[in-house]
Amino acid sequence: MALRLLDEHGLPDLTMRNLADALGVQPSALYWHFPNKQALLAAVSARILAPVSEMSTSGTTIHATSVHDQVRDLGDTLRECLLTYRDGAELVSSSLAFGLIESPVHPKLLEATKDADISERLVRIAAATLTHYVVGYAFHEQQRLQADSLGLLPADAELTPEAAGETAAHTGADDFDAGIAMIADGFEAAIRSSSTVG
Amino acid sequence: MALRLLDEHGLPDLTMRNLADALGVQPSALYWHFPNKQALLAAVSARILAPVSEMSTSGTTIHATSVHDQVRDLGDTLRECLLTYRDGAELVSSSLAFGLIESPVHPKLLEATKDADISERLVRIAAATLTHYVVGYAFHEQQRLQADSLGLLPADAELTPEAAGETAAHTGADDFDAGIAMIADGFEAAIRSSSTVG
DNA sequence: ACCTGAACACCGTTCAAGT
DNA sequence: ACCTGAACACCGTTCAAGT
Repeated sequence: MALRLLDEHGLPDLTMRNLADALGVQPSALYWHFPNKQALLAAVSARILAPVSEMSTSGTTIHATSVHDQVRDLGDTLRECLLTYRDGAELVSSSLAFGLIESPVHPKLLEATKDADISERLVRIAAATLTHYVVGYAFHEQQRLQADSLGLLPADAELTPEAAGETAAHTGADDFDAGIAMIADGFEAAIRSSSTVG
Repeated sequence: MALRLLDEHGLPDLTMRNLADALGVQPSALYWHFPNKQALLAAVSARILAPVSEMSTSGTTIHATSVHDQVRDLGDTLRECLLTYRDGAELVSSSLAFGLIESPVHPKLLEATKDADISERLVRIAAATLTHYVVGYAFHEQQRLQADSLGLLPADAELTPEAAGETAAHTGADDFDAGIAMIADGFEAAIRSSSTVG
């Protein structure tokens, strides 16, 4: 029900009182099921991220996909999850930051790279970099999308007034992919230099 | 005054009412100076990020530092700013996401790379990647630091119970640097492949 | 085990009115 | 130009009491 309220009315309207109303119950009733609002929001965040946790880990298949592709798949799926529900990126961002949930990217990247000889530390760092990038990007992106859909012009567009030809629609998903590719390349470079040294 | 309240009592206590009290004024008085609370918080965020905007751009000096070092300097300085004030990372994260301020990393990285022959698109993507990574990392980090200082054990530590020897203090600033290095390497790889093609 | 009723201690924001 | 006073419409959370 919280997930439904979130998507229909947004995070600011996802209050304990509104949720209780939608469930036909008193607000205090929610506190038998959750210790506080943050815990409830963390549970909602986990649901939003479930598709990432349930991704098929292609690490053990016959034709092993490249590390680059694994990283890209993880990043794309994570971004999709965050954009599926209104304010999803904002909600997950804060749940992650407050340590109320773990990023599913880390265990997934461990699985996907367990055949290769890569230090766990490197995987942990790549997972953190990827998670922070995707969540931050999607948060910002979702905000712009929602501002657009309300007819407001995004504040970002006004800052380069002379670049009128490239304002709209081009600064979108391509940039996201390029950022993912940069992280994947950096990961591979780190793998190379560590296996060279070790 | 808002900056002082933030650092002394944290973001949840930085309310219009508390700020008005600290200024010896009625809450409604603040609405003559700022249209709403978000605008006020955006102004505070800009102050927190000021040291990044005021960094000396070493791009025009005689001995040009490497792109790798430029990225590292920017990332380190940004992280320092965010950790300087209590809840600084959280505040800046939301101001950035809502488009109420711009990341100072983008213009700085443009300055620093303007002598080299690097496409503006690549610089924009590297700046976005770096910003999202550093802000997300610092947000999470600051939360853990503050939980620690309150005597609470961070939730993250309990998830790998067998890894008792590596729990504390090692998963810290080194990992941050390694993430920055990964982004810098990915940036350089992208520069190489674009100048090869172009 | 699960929920109600009522209260406590707050919020951001508006707006007529003052000086 | 800058602020007060008072109100409006909300919040999250607690806790005795019910069934």
